[in-house]
Amino acid sequence: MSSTSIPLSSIREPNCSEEGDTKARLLDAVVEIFADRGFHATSMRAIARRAGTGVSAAHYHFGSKEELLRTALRERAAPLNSLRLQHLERLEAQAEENSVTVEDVLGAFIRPIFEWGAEASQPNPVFQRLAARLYVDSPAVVEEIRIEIFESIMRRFQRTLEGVSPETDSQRIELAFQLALGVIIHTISRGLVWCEGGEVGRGGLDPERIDALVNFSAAGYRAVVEGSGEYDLSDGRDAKSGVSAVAEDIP
Amino acid sequence: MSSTSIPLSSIREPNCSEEGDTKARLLDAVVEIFADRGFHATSMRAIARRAGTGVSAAHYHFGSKEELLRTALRERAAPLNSLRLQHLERLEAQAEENSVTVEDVLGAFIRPIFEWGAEASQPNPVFQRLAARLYVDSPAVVEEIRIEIFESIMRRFQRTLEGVSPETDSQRIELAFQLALGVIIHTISRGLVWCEGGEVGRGGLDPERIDALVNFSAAGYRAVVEGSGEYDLSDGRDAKSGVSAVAEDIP
DNA sequence: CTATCTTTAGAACGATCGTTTCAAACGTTC
DNA sequence: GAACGTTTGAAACGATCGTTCTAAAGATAG
Repeated sequence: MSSTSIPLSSIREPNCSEEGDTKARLLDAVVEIFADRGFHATSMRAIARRAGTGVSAAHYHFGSKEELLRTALRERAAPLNSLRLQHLERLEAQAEENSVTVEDVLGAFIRPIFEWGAEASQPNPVFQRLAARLYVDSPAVVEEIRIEIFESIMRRFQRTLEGVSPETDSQRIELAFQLALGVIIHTISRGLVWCEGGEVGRGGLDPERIDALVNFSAAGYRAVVEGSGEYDLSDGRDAKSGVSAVAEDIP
Repeated sequence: MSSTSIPLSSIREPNCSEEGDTKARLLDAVVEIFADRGFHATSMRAIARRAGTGVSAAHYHFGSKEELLRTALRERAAPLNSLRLQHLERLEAQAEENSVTVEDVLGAFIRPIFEWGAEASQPNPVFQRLAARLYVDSPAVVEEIRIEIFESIMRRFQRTLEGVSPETDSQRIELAFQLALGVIIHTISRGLVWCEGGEVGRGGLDPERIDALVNFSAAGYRAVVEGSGEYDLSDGRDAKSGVSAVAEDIP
């Protein structure tokens, strides 16, 4: 019966709550340090030190630095995608198609970022800075992880946006969405929505600034997707040709 | 007359054109590699290899890796600030104050980025990626350099923007400007305006996409500065409360 | 208990980092 | 040519990187 019968509890299940203490602390540690400093500046020794263990434990459980980060981000970023899907599906369910606005869709993309991590054990803005790191950190492995984690949900939102503006070709929508993504990433990594005390990483969220972020993204998106000159021509000037004239005047 | 009289040409002037070959090649090399890989992933040996010299030459001329990067960026980024100032002053000269639009000012901030480096010896988008790196790379020295290079011109544009919207408090204008900056940085570092061939770093600029970038930034800026609900309410819904309803519905 | 497997700490390995040293090459001035 | 300061290449230094090795501690089963 040593190996023929089912070994019952001989193989320890890895999800056991009090067993994976070291593993969980390592995942916490790599997330925190990577969010702060990026991949290259995150050393295995610093991770182990923060987790209160040795470097060998990290390699024993995860095999390599890359795989440790990959595992941590796979696990930690999943809730954000779930939240975003929740928002989006609720949106599509409660309204017929052509009453969904760009603000709705981009809000469903943006607002979960700031709800994310509220149910977790982390202090606060670690998760948000983590998401931003995935976009601004350059090593190849980070790009791989970002694609694995965010590419699918991005395509999902892209499809919804195409439904909101069915007359616009998808390439233009993709550009506008990418530009909106830039606002979001910069907002997170510069801490523009945490304002109390002036410190970037601390203090509470400012709901007004989150609204400003959504409004900025949506208005910019509209300007690109629906064409320029549609939102404010009160000064009687065509915005686009106005700027171009300046640019082309430079010798 | 050895040291009392003026030593004429005994002290070699460092601006001599054919003398600073190694120095110039080192500056080129550090700019290229840093723009691609960031500070931590840019090694002195890689810089020296690309410059066709040894590491000791780099330390001889610049003292340290930090100072090499600082010198290179000081020299290479100055033309961008000049271009931006040119655009801005031309703008303020040719029009009385209240005919200058947000598109004009943001265009004067954005468009020089893509004219920048046209007169230099570099291939092409190195300079643009360089500017983006200064914002997304985390080491302390990079932030110092970014502040030294860009802080003054940012304040200059901030003041002009305050003149365009004199009724808006400066904190809101700063937020809107920062959000616009996020679009710009992301556009550069993702190569969203170089579209031919799909490759990020190569191919020509797409003027349409630069226009889209300016329009996006300006429309977003307006939405934050002038308040929401001013540019498109054709579907009869208040954008802000529309999204908030969704966000607050999530249990 | 013993036997076995899992997990951990500590030391060590090879590679690479920024930096330094040292001597040879170079250019300039007498 | 001799003397001198400037510049460069090659080698080496100490530190740190990711990773591996080894042996001990802990848990589990018979």
